[in-house]
Amino acid sequence: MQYSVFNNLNGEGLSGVAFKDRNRKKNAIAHLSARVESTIPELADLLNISIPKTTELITELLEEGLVKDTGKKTEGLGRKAAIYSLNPDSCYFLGVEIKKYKINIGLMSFNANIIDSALDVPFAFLDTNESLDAIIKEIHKFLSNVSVVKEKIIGLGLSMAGRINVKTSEILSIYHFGNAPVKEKLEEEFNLPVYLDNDSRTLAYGEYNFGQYGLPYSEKNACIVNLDYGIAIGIFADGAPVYGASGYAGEIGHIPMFNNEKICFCGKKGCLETEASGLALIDYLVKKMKEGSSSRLQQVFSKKGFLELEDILEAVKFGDNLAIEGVTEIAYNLGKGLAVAINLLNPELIVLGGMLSGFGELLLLPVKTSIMQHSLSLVNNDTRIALSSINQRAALPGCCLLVRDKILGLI
Amino acid sequence: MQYSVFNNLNGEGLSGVAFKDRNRKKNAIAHLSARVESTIPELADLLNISIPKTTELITELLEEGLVKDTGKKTEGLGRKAAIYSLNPDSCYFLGVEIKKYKINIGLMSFNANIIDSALDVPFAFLDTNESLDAIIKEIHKFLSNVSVVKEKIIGLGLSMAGRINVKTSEILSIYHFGNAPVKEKLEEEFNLPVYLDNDSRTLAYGEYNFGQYGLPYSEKNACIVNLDYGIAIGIFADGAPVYGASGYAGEIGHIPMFNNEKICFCGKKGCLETEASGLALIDYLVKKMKEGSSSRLQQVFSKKGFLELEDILEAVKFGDNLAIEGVTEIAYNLGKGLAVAINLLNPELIVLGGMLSGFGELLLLPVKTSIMQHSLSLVNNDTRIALSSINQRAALPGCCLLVRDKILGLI
DNA sequence: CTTATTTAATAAAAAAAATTATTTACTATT
DNA sequence: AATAGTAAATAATTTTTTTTATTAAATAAG
Repeated sequence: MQYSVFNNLNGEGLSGVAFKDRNRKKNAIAHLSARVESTIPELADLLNISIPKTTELITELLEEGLVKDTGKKTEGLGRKAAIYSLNPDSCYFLGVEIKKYKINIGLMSFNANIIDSALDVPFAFLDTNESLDAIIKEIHKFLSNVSVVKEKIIGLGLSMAGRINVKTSEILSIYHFGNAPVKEKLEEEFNLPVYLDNDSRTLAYGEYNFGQYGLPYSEKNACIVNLDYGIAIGIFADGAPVYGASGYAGEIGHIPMFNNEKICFCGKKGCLETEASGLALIDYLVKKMKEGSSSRLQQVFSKKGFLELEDILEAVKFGDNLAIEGVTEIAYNLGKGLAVAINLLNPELIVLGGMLSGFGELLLLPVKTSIMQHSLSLVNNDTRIALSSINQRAALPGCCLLVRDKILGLI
Repeated sequence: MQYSVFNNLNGEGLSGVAFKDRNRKKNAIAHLSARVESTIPELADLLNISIPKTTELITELLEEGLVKDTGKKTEGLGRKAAIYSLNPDSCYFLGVEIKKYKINIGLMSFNANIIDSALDVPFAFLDTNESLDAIIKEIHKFLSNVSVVKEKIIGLGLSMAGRINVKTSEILSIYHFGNAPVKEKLEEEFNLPVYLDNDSRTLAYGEYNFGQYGLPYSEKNACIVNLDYGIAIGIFADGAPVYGASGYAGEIGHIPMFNNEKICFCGKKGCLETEASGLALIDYLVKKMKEGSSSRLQQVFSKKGFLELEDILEAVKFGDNLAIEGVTEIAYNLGKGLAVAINLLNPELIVLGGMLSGFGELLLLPVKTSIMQHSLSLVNNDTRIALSSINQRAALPGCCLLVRDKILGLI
């Protein structure tokens, strides 16, 4: 890292004024990243320092190249203030989203724009060292095609399914690389600080920060649902992501909710995931078809021998009755699960994200109904239930932004 | 309020240096209240200001009377630093805990000690204005017996069961005073800022801050269970209490968990509370006795016509088999509910508090077993499950401390 | 029992930051 | 077009704060 603000993140050795200046610069950057752009009088106000001092700090950030003069204010009386923004080209953050059969790689500029990406790169996520090497190879390939100066990339984020201990950076789920210390290996390979996080949290962070036409939601207490083959949520309390002791918070998929005999992937039975997830939806449809229900999915199923969520999304588009019935069923159960989150967390906002949010209103309406049935109106009245419009595409920007915000010390 | 730090809590009108000084004093007090006592070099370090400036601030706080010189450091080489603490006698916080048949009133000193209290004052909590007047009368009575200068009392907290909107200070549960604006009435009556909060949160705040032999727990992510006739939890994320949108967070009692037909107080069925609470315990025992199970509780029941939790606590002390069976049953269900909290929040600590924690190990062990059965070992290994040693006695100090910390701006 | 060492507290000097005043830039009004 | 009014940026001044130096208070070691 070439920038003074990012050097020496905890300020070791710096004393007194130098330490304070570094912090004030970090705060200025934090404000700029949250409000996109700002003037010196505004920043002076926000940082509680005088205008000459703010001018000095901004001038230094300008000289370092982290901040950019982007014009003048237009409204209001009097002399127009100069507007400063983060310089998009000053540094970049790399994010890698690892999925079962593909990886997505993205590069985010300092002002939180994805400027380059490689999506749906075919890849086999296996528990082998070769699999990790394949990821490394793909990242190198991506980097060789990237136009920005490599030294400006100052962090790497990895998003993957399963439980990831954010304290120790251990990957503990069924997906891990034969106990290889992934973080260390990648840090050595790319000479960058590496941050691991859970796929649902990266999705949630992306949705929370870019879900409103690219802008953040204003609600400070929110749950973002990642509805995919499994189900998990990302929790925000007072605007900050909730990690819990080790980063396992949000595993709503494995709360004991149903009195069924279905054994979940986690080994327990009765998990929410067994009745309210993509897998549950597939199980439901297959069972119904075997019982004789007719559906356009029968063709697909007999051809492939299995169903994928994409098939069901497609079937619903064509108005397939059984598929619609299945989604309604799953949605109802999901609502029951979300009622739990509402009772426990009293959120202002729940966003339905992940692949299954592609079902749109078909998913949303029974979820809302079910929530009303399963939680107090007094409490659920507080909660706005919304559909994600960026679905699973939130994860990659979320992953990159998490890296940026961890480096900036915002979270 | 006579102290400059508390005057003008948001610093309106204060500009520049005065505003900063006020904030730095508040921070110094926050540090002192968290660490109990500190030296000037320590404070300078914590506040990131120079020693002469720290000396200046402390001198002013000393002159104002908020801080006290309490001796010298003993260990270490060199000249011994003077130790400063909050001056217990500088200001006080009044807390009132309203229960069904009694109220508890307490007065807390600046350094978080209850210095005076009136416990178990008989009182009928009805939905009438007379009921509110009775509370006011009792507070006046308490105050007239209190030895401290009345002007030094700078805040009043009210703790009561049910849902309390902390944003609007509305009391929305079945217990409210005929829509009387309780907060405004009390503020006028006592000329003090009044803070309302839910009984489970005050209990949790007390337990969290005084539960370890009077000291705070070190775990930053915790759930404190209030196990009484109903059940709720207080959630701490990153050391701070979680309120949610309106302060309704923690209502674990009403999560839909069971497939039973028991109608809960809230109107829904299948709530955790119908199978894991004091009421559920009583229902269970009464049902069993009606079915013919023998128990020493039969006497009490036929005499009074109903059971109270105190009776069951007593019966368990005498080794009553049915009571023990009932507690085990309830504990098992509670564990299932807590598994939900563990999955969602990944806490480092769960404390079983409230009246039923008086069952001790009899409660704790089946709860632990049940948690193991209903959550992933990977996640529940993170979680220490402990019994409260102060039970429901945590609520009054918690209520007072909440007032103090809200006034100090710590939460 | 000195003396060296360590740390705290205070004093003096230097630097940093906030105020205040001035200049610049722009708008609205006459 | 000139002028009054508003707000930003800069310059000058003053105040605040830090830094450095000095003194004070304590312990450990010779």
